[in-house]
Amino acid sequence: MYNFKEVEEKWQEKWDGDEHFKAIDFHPTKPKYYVLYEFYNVSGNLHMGHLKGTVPADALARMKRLQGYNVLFPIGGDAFGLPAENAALKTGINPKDFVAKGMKNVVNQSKKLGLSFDYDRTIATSDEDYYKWTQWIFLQLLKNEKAYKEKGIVNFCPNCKTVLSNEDSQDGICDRCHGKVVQEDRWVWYLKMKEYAEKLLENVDRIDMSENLKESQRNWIGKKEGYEIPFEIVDEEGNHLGVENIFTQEAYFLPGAAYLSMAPESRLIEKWMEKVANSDQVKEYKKQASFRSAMDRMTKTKDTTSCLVRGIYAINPFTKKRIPLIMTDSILATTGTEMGIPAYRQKHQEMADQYGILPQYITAPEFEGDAETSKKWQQEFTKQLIDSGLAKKSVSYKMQDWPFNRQRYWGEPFPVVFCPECGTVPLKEEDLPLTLPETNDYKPREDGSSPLSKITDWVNCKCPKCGHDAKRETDTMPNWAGSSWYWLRYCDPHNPNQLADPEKLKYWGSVDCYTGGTEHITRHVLYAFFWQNFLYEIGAVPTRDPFKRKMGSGLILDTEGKKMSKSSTNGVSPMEVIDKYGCDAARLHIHFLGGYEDNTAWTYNGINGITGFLNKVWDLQDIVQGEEISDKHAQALEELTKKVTSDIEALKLNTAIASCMGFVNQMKRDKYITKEELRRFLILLNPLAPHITSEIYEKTFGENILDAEWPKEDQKNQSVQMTNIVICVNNKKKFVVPCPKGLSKEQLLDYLALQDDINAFLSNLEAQNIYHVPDKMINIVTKKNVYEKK
RNA sequence: GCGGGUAUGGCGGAAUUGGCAGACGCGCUAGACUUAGGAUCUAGUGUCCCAGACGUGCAGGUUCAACUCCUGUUACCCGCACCA
Repeated sequence: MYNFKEVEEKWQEKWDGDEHFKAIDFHPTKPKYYVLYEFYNVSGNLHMGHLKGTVPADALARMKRLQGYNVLFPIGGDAFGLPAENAALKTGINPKDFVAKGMKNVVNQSKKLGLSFDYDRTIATSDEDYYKWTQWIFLQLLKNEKAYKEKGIVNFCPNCKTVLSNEDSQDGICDRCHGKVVQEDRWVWYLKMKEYAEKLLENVDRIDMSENLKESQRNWIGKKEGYEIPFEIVDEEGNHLGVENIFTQEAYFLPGAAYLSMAPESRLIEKWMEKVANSDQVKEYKKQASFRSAMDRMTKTKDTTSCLVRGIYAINPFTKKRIPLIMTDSILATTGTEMGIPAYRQKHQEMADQYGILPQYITAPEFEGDAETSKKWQQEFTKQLIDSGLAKKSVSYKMQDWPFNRQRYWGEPFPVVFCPECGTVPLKEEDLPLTLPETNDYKPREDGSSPLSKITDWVNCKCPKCGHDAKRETDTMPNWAGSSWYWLRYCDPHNPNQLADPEKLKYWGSVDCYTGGTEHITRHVLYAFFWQNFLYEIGAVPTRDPFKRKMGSGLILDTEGKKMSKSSTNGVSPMEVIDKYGCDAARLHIHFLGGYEDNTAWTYNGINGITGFLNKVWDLQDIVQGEEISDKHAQALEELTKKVTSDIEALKLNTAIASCMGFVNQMKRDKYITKEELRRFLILLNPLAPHITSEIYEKTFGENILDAEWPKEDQKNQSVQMTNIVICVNNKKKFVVPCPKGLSKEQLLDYLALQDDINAFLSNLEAQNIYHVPDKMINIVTKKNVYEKK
């Protein structure tokens, strides 16, 4: 009987610090392979999702090593940011200590999952010698004008001391504490991500990833092709105030534009507020609208509100008529200004009626014509508008620039000071890292400013440019910052002089397979594309693509079909499963439940099938007979090799496990397995169930399985290969006959003619047509006109 | 609303990409060994009017051949609706 506790402990101890798992920079002979699993969140224990997400990556890394690759398979922790800080606040432990402890914990748990990471390269985003380079990247962004600071209005809850989204502050009430929300002016650091929209779309096209994930990313970027039309803005007296560009996909409606509608957040109105006749009303409207969630504004269109802005107007560039401006919460801040065409849009008409705005009709007979004529006119008229300079082709993106600061303690400090003489001044690169000062008072402040602003020793500094008294930026970077480049650092994790040695970056190249959850597919992965593009353009990294392939791990659901997480009460811990059934069993069971990208409901049901299988594998030792591969098993072994190799490559562990089960069943039926058969089988199963296979291998062959070589398909070994040919008549199966492989249609028919019973059957048929699929089937069509159509 | 994905036995899920539908496992049924069985072994297990026919959400189509391709349709899941 297999004692998993003893065996697994033995091997995990052996693997701790094992050289086999270490990636070697510039290996002289082996080709490289880079498998990446996403950062651990360092705020708790590993959960079932990690068991599902990491094991296939581990299996891939283990197989690649056996195949003779120099594998880089690292792990690290996303240690900065809210999750760690909140957990620290809750437990009262300093975030730094909390993170140090947390990292140790998740690393230990990883080892209990049998994960073969190169632990020497483990990094955490809150390590000083790591975030030094996060800060360095920010300096490059600033230097290359990809970072800027701008004022914006946010919802702020004085009680919770946090900035709230509209979602969390419906009707001006904080979602968490039900206190009143206030509107605050804030400086926001933005990164010019929008500028990279096209490049990100190219990254999306190039990466090997499932279509629905690609669509998620494309939706997020939200590219729309249309036209931009500038409208002049004037005051009551007709003085020119500026120009408002509207975006539309139907430029030909321009003559019908009877008003412009804009989001309550409109910057235009904000800018010209002193010209607005009803500014009190407008300001109040803006405030009310800001408390409605975007979801609410989009879906509950019946509740749409609006406010006519008096005192400033737009000029329709085609009709030259003065038209009013309307704020409405049916338009979202990111949508931009739209033209209202009440003559042709029901919703617009309702809006116009409210304010007594007359519809403007388009006076072109073709426009009213049949669909084809109308469409032709639309195209021609749009062209005219472009030719006359009234409209121009334009592209709009939903994705906005990336707001890059948080009023929190636990994050990367910005390497920037504010000097009354020189303005915003970046620190010198040689002065990095700008370390996060230690404090016990890291709770968010009453007024929502960063806790760092209280540490006056740290805040007050000298301007690096002129030496004048200056102040540091007291906001910190978001937790997405550190995770936007970490795969690069793994290539050279301890380099004190560069974010990574360019030669090492070149050697390891793009990540061959990036695994992890799909919840980060829009944000994290797009940030990753953004930063790598930027770093590539400034020559800091040799490739534009961070990842060649991305596999999104499905979720583990609980019995009610909800996402299983550490917070859910019925969440089962992987450690609990390992304790009861063993690590190999836990690894196999969870992946036998479903494919890598599928959501799977956790259940213990069926785990006895897995432990039964492992016991059968163990018992193979009792039926070893003979040395070389036997003729009887040659083909099964050959097929298993092919199947397992391609399945692990594709991260389809469920079918790899199934075929291993099938193979073991056959060995049991035949009551023997030869030494060489067992050797190959153990190597094939090793990436999936590393402990038991290591033990049997050592016991039987006296060697470490990690030194073994992955079996290759070996045609020479087989004298004759047989295959089952299905014989159909009119597409109905009649016989299944074992035949040699590789026969042509004629050879096959000759071969069948040698078999009396089949020959007797076939010779009675009047074949009209014979279809042959090599090595698979033959279909004899006898009847005429069976499928004849009328 | 827009876009993407999925739909196969009692259950989880296979199907080499157009070629034996239901691999593998659970569960279930019967039997063996047992004081016992939540252990092990053996056999069976898509449905039905069972020498046959029908079966991959539903309705059509293409093909010698369709889970697979095309058209339409329904249900569910995911993304977008500034938590960036």
